[in-house]
Amino acid sequence: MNTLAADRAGSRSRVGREHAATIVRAAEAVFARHGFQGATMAEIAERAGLPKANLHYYFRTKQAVYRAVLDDILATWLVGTEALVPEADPAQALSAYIRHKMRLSAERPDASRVFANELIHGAAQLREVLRSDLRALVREKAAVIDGWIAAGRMAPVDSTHLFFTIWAATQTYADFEPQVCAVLGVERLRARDLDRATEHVLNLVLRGCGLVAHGP
Amino acid sequence: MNTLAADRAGSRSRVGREHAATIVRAAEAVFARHGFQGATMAEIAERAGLPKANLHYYFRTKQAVYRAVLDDILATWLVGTEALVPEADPAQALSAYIRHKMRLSAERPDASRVFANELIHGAAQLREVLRSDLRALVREKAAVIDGWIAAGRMAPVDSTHLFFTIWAATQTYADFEPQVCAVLGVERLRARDLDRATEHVLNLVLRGCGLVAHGP
DNA sequence: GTCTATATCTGGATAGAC
DNA sequence: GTCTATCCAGATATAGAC
Repeated sequence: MNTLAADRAGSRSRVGREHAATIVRAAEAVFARHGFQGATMAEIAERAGLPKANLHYYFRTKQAVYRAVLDDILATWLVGTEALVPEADPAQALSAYIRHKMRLSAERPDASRVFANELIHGAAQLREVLRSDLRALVREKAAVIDGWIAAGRMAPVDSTHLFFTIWAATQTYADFEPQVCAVLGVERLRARDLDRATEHVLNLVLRGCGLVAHGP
Repeated sequence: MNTLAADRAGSRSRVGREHAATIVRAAEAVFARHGFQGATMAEIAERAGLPKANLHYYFRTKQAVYRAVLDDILATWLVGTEALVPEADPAQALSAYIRHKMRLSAERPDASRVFANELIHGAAQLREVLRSDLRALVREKAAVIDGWIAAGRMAPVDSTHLFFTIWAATQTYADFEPQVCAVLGVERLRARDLDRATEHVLNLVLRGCGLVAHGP
């Protein structure tokens, strides 16, 4: 994990690693709520149940905490495409991937928000890893989809842009939750709302890829 | 417009209104780049070509500048659904709406980013207007789509969630541009990239709604 | 209406006792 | 390793001359 967060957090005793992990979890919530500049070390410390100066023992700067949070999120974000292999059934593979992404939005909305926030403001910290790791991943998996299209197993769609659409359609339920809630007229998204959202995205994307019964 | 920004900016001489507008334009760019807390009055002033104290003459606080920016964006965001009327052709109407949204992402990316940033961090300023105006708008237009579905003119999709997907799929090219660029391997999105994006979103959504030739 | 100079405050970071 | 007290930079906001 620690390509970015090369702080004290790495080489540490058991309790030390636990404290560092506690700080990162607390920081994720605070960065999600307020952004990088809006987040304060005091609030992170309070949420972590540690005195403020203690944070500066584990992470020298606020930047270092932020990088550790992004690092932790990236490790989660760059997995989940295992189903997308040439020999798989396109409908099943894409369904599995979409469900996986929706589950992430449901279970780690703060992670999604921190990631989104970083992208919106220029991705200064992530630019390089996106250009290397994410680009390589998408190229590989887009090739799989192109293979399915060439074999006539699904409709012709732009395989690379399909990833952008799937990411956007699923993460919108985490990133822009207040908008979704406002339109749906609910206080917060519940499991049933997210189930309905999952069914919708699956239906639209699979049909969009020519992978479900034709309509109307 | 000015339900939120009831500052000096409203009741003003010609040059006064022009200065206020200049400040709002500059502020949009700065808030888009740095978020609310990260934006500084000094940078907004510099970009507007005005001394810092002048900003405080037109807008008493940074909050007031921010609200004026959001206000301006909302006026743009809540229009564009005119094509979605019962008597229209579903494919043409949805195409027009998607193209409109893609054009906004291309032409006002900073507006999209400020809006997205506000949503990500809880929509404290926008909550009420989303619950009233946006909700009403979507209810009305979702009913139009439901009518088309009931008439067998398009495939059964969740009309409300369809809006979430269209917003997400189009705005991702503004909000998350660094991610798109990284994956595509380009420095920044050009007209041809956005044309391709538009074709992709149109193709996927229209096919997803059962509105284009069946495939594969 | 415009702008310089400045008051005031917040918050990241550290010194140094324990 | 932990924590209190404190330093100091940076940013909002204002006072007051022009």
